[in-house]
Amino acid sequence: LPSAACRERADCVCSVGMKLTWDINDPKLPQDMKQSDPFQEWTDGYVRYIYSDKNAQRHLSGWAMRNTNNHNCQILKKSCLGVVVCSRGCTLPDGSRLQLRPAICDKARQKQQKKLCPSCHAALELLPCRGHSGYPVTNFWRVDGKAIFFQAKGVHDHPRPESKSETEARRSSVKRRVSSPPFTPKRRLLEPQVHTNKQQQTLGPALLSCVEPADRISFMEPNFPQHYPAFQSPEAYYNPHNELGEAPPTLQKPANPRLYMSRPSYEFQGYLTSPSYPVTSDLCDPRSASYPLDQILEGGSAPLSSSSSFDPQTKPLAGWKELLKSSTPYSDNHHYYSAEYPCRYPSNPPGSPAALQTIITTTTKVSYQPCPKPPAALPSYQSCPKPPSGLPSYQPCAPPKQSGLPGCSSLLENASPSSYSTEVKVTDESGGVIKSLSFQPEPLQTKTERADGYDYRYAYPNTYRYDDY
DNA sequence: CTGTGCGGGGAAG
DNA sequence: CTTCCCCGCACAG
Repeated sequence: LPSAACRERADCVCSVGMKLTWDINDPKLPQDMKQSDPFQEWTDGYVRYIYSDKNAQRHLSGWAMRNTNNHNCQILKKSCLGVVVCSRGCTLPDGSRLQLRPAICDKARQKQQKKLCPSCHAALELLPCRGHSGYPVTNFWRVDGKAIFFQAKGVHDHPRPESKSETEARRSSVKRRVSSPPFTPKRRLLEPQVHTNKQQQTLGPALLSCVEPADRISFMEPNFPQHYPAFQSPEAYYNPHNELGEAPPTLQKPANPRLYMSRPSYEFQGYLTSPSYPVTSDLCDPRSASYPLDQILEGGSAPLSSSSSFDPQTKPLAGWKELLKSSTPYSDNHHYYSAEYPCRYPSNPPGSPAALQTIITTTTKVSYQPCPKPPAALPSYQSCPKPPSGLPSYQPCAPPKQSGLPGCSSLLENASPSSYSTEVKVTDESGGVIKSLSFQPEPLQTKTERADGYDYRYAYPNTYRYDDY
């Protein structure tokens, strides 16, 4: 079974998924999950979860993730599209910034990019994600039994786009308003796009990357944004588990300048588009401007109140707003591409230990069994073709697995329990975790590598503090 | 129309 | 060989 690599991952302490040592590519994944992680809409960093949630079945994510063919029918791979922003980085009327969700469909995205900023009419710009060694952050989904294994690789180096639910909400609310167009519909949005040069990437000294899984802190925020509607329970967004298991790395291959630049004065406010975030560490967390867009985009001008799909709590805090305004986030163009964007997520909360963590993570190496097209040397039940049924299932493909694990209630044992570190006390949903999050038990840990040569050492300086504001 | 997933296939290492 | 990406397809909402 999973061996060396597995053991090396044993020290993960956090989510249910993390406490078990597995990699999405393992021939056999932990079975008989007694518990699963609450669904994470905004995963970030090198994390793993085991879900049993509906949202997970749909492979949802707050980030705009598109399907990527990895020629592996067992593992669904998705890569991040980044975020669409105003090329001028203008400020919306409410002080937030435009952070649109890139359309997943290629065609739709192209269309989308031809539109202009609803606020300043500048061109829109797609900020690609390069959080994983210069490539987009990737998410992997694999269904095994009842459990849905999720693994993410890379740290988003861009602000969050609108969540899917926000986007949908906006769309529908726009539709509802079509009949009564308040004022100047911006049909000019359809004018040809002026291309901006997105290539300017400032290179600089490769420094630490204070990349931090956003979720790690996001669960602390009192007023989580208005993503709920589409989902069942808000709690699901409060990640009780530590995602540090596989820490966001300082990549060795400086493929992504944005990630490596040091930036003393990170103006996180620039990304904090939703003024509704009180003073929590989440300030560091780029957010999407939801209701503002609702009003601005698509020619809408409905009063905030009409925006039924949004959470009332989202009203801006006056003072906070001012703060944001006063901070001239992007002075110019393309800030996203410059050195200012390295440490998007400010880091560990004060007191955070993880001063320096060297952790190994696997890359997107999905050298799992490619789906044998023809019924290769596999038993009959191993046909790759997915079941006609709705939800995706990567089941029976490569490794002959116990095909009839009905309730997935039997196998942790089969899977050589010894190889899994079970020691982690899984902090419970709400409270306890916070602590385990902010204070990673292992201040300095060094994992050793995987034999595959894909190990990356990641420095984890907790240099960044955001108490300056 | 858009999101989603599949799978072919090319480019690059 | 692997991993990345693009593309078109089919299907669903």
